[in-house]
Amino acid sequence: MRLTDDRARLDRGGYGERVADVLRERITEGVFPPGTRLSEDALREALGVSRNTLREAFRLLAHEGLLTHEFNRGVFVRKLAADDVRELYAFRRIIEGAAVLAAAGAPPGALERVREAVEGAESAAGDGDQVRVGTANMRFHQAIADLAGNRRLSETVRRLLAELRLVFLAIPAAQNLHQPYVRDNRQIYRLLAAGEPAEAHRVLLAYLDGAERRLLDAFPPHPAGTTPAAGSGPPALLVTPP
Amino acid sequence: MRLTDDRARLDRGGYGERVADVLRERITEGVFPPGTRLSEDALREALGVSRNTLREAFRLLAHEGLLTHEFNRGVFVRKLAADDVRELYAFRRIIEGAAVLAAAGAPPGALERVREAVEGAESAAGDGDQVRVGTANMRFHQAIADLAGNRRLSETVRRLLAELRLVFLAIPAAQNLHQPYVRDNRQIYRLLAAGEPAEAHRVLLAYLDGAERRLLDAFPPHPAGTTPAAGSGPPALLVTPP
DNA sequence: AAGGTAAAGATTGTTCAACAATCCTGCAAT
DNA sequence: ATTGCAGGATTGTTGAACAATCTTTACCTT
Repeated sequence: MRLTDDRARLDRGGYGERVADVLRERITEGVFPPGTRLSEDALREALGVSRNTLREAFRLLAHEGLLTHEFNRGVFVRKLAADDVRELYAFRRIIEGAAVLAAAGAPPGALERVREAVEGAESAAGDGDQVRVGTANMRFHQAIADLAGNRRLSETVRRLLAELRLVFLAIPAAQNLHQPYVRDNRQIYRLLAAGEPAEAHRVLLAYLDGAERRLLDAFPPHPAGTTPAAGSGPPALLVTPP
Repeated sequence: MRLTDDRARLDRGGYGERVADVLRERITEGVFPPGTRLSEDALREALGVSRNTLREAFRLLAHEGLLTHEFNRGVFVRKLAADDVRELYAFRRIIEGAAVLAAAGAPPGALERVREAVEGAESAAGDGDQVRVGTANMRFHQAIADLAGNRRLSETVRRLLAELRLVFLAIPAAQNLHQPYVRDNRQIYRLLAAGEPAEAHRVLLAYLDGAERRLLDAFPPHPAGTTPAAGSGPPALLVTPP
């Protein structure tokens, strides 16, 4: 077995990261919707950890892009704008596309994990479980990225997908968005297994284009009164239209 | 003026990140060679900050990949292996290559920053200042990445280049490695300015291939037993005699 | 003398408490 | 309606304390 993986999982030190894991899960579950402020005191008591440990977890998640840290104001669940969606998909096209083209030299077992993700999505779709379809879809794309056999590339995609979950959370009824793509996933896998990475690349890019477009169409309208994320959008400081 | 940028600069919070900035600079300067253990107590006294704040900085740098955190043992300046070099360059080929191909839609001023980096490298080479050549070369590649107009892509490259500095630190007389590439930089810029991104892409990939090969050739042999660079540098800087 | 073992010391992991700095809220005054 | 100003609430940072773990030293056994 690959002991290095297990060791990496064990090594990663104590409470701080574990607290970050819990918070990450809760955020991607939608318990803390984008824009929510995460109170130190409330979370400290709820999780039963010290303030220092909690702040360590905050820093980690802020560095991952799931939280924004505003000085003397606290941390907030990040709120992404339409522009972020475009950026995320542009980056995904580059990275996932390259990973697919490099599938010929993929590490052993990597392609099987793609297949497993496809089958998981199909099974979930058969059960009508949209949430599971979504997570399986995420796993599919992570597996696609892993085909490159490049840890840094995989880690980057992991972060991009985590951010993308924030987008889904901001869109009501975003679960249905994953459903139509199960067939695309299957086709991409089939082409990869058949040794036709160029074709798989074409289908993947078409998939990403379509997914981005639908996501942008379903994007919530302008958040007039609220703060549109720190530093991303135009300031729109104090102007509150009646 | 673009107030959002200034605000982002002001926002970035207090001591923790500033301490991380200082440490990052010292590490990339070579004050702390790869493999060095960074003692909490010594650094706390040297920097005049609290242990908690220092640990926050450690976490940030560990997340950036400059430090490795071993539980109950402390943090160490990361030591990269030949495999990391291959991975870094494979990733750079993907990302920087895509950025060059997307140069047609680059944000205003981005191409000029490429030119500035080229001129900076040429000027430094004329003065025979190898260190400045190295930093200008880094700035060149960051500017290349910025052509894509994608903040996440730029941030990823920033991290890759920071890791790459660790490699240079581990190689004695690595400064000379940058020198031959000043001409390549100029040529890439010229092709970009002439509106021939495909040609620029070709030259960039050839550059990355050559740089990787030379770096691997100059790579130190197997670190068989212990850390060989532990006693070479001056790690005793922390002990401030009264 | 070689090797293992246990106590001692040093370093990190985590928590707690305190105070300073800053932000938010409500109310009074213009 | 806007400004100014207390008051309270929250975050920023520090310092100390104790537990957990690693490292070293000294000792004992063979």
